[in-house]
Amino acid sequence: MTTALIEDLEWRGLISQTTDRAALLKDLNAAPISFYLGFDPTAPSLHVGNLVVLLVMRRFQLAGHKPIPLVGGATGLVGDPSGRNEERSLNEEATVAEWVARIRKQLEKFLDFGASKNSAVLVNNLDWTKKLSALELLRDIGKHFSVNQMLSKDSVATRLEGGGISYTEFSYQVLQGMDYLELYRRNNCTLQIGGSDQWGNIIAGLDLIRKADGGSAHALTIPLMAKSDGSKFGKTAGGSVWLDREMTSPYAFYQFWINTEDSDVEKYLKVFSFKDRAEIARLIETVKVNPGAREAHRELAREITTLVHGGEQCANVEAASKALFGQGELRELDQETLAAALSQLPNSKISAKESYPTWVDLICATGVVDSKSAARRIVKEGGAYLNNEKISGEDFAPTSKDLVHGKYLILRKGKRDLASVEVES
RNA sequence: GGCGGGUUGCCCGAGCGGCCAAUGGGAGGGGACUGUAAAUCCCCCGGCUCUGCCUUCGAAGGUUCAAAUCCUUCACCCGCCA
Repeated sequence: MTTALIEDLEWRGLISQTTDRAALLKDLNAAPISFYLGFDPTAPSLHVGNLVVLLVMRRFQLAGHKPIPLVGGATGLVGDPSGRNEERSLNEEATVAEWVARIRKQLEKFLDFGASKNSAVLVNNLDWTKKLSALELLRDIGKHFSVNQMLSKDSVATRLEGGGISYTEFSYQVLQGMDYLELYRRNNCTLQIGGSDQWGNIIAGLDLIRKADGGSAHALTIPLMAKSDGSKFGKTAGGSVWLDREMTSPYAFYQFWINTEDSDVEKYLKVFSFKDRAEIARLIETVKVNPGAREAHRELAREITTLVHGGEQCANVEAASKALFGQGELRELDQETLAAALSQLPNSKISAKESYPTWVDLICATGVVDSKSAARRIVKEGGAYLNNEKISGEDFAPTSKDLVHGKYLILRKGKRDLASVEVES
């Protein structure tokens, strides 16, 4: 069954490198193993980029293996030089601790912590790093690390070329190596997975396990997600797409997926969806046959939004998207449907008066546009809409006649950026 | 420790006393075409109480009628030498 897991991962394009594939397969097939994946708290929330590896972890658990998600309470204080050409600025301890707590909560949504045999176990590397003395680190761990080898690691070598690297970040691989050793010892963890940029750090752990304990373990890395046009995955104009609903609303989250480019849909379905091969093949076929229907996009958006925000929330944003992007008249939507849809959008409230603020002021208040200059520009360029009708003139202000169902104003910027204003009487 | 080079708007990168809110590219935004897709073409892209005013060119001072551009000090980075 595990051979099937690895083959499935390969089919989905989720394997970048592994240590000896035959040995890995042998161990995976012999018995369920414990494996770990680390997340460093560099922000208050995980984002869609983290979802790639997180879902691989889930796939392993579904195949019967025991996941050990690790939050980097310690490594997060130090900073991983991988993939960076500049030194990170250090975050406050209290901040990192808070992020650890928040990320921990998020992880619980994706893994089964109550399974009978292979329940996930959450660990924090601060637990075994905090009490470690500098001397212990240098004598017990440091002795096993060759600076020559450490210098040859990509993450370090790149930084020696430009940017420079502090002793702090240089030591990162030692900490991560220690994590693997620690989990190998206490949880019999014999596999670490991670993004392909983590290869060097993972190998540091393997080496340490071999030198310190004479043991052997495995490594598996996952390709970094890239879009077909080469741009970075998971970013929108507003920044990263977060899993936290306060940071990226479920509506915006759903919209992110539904707007996937056709050329990326196949890849995303394979990476993010748990549908089987036949179903994915069918959906890909629909993209070819009837791209305008966007069935694959909808399925993709629905599955992932459901996973991250739950079925109920997903149904809400799906309905909202349908209502707002349908070809029908907004005024023809019944009030309940409209109110539900608008509640998913960025919004602001104003109180009823004889005169209303201008479109420019209203859209700024919703936060959809950064500045009044930008808002005016949009009006001038013909991208400003009220209730789906184009407005003109920077001074345009709605009147009470424009209220839909007597209390709503629907603002639109460009083709698909919507916001609502509720007028309270 | 010495010598030299660097720090420019979201990013890269020109500018090197006035014509500079600052060339160019990328990212981003709007429009046309579409399918809430891509490609393509056109336009925009510091802010505001917008024919003007305000804040930006690592930080703080100074010279000048006038500085991103000159001087001084400080911080950080990069090279070479010790």
